[in-house]
Amino acid sequence: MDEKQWSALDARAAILKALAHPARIFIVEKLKDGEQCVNALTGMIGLDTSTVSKHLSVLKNAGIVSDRKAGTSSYYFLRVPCILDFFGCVEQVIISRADQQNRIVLACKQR
Amino acid sequence: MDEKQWSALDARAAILKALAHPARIFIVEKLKDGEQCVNALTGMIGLDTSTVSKHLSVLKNAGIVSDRKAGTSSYYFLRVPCILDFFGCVEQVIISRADQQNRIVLACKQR
DNA sequence: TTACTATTTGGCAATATTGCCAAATAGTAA
DNA sequence: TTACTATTTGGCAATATTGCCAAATAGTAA
Repeated sequence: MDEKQWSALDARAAILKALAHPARIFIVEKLKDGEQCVNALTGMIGLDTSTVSKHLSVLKNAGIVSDRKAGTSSYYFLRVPCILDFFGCVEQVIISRADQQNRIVLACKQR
Repeated sequence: MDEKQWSALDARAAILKALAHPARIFIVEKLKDGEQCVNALTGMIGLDTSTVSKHLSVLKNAGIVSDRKAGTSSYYFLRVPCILDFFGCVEQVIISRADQQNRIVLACKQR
């Protein structure tokens, strides 16, 4: 695989990496219903404000969210809402894995 | 946020994390066209066989792929093909980010 | 058994991520 | 100016990820 192919894959991986954290998934799902400021998100998540701010900057650098300053607050909003479509498929993975587990358990019991 | 909500988010994050690596994205896209054995994938990717094997086990533990043994080979295949839908949206993020960059450059030039 | 191929696992060093505290920055209002 | 609120940034320790080499495992065939 050549350099060019790797950097295209790196660019995609960077975006998925930005999403691959529980707090950031929470934020993205919360922004589905509209913009939120850092303080409001911090209250919901229960991590330090600075930690939430850093998570938001990870999402921003990835291009998933943008922010709008108003007074002393920053309001973050989803830039590319199709990101929300991911979670349905993620649930499918979880369900399909649970099904497999159940089949294994059943096979054991039937012996 | 309570424990239960966190573990639901952790479960989702684990699946996105499994996808968030260039070599694993390559593998998932390659498996779109059908199962592949470790050796064939190693040849395409250019990493050590043991590294590719570990990447495959990450995808397998996440529930994204499964494997089928035949002789001394293991053939891996996609378990939940909706994962492939992610990449279209990931491209949208990349395009939307590029558009934003262009607008910034244009705004500078017009001064 | 031996020789061969394919894959997986153990271990480890290099690197990246996370979350906190403390401090810095910036806007508002008196 | 000072006091206040909201957010971001720097730094650091704890933890997780990655990729290699070497060794282990397992199937096939003589």
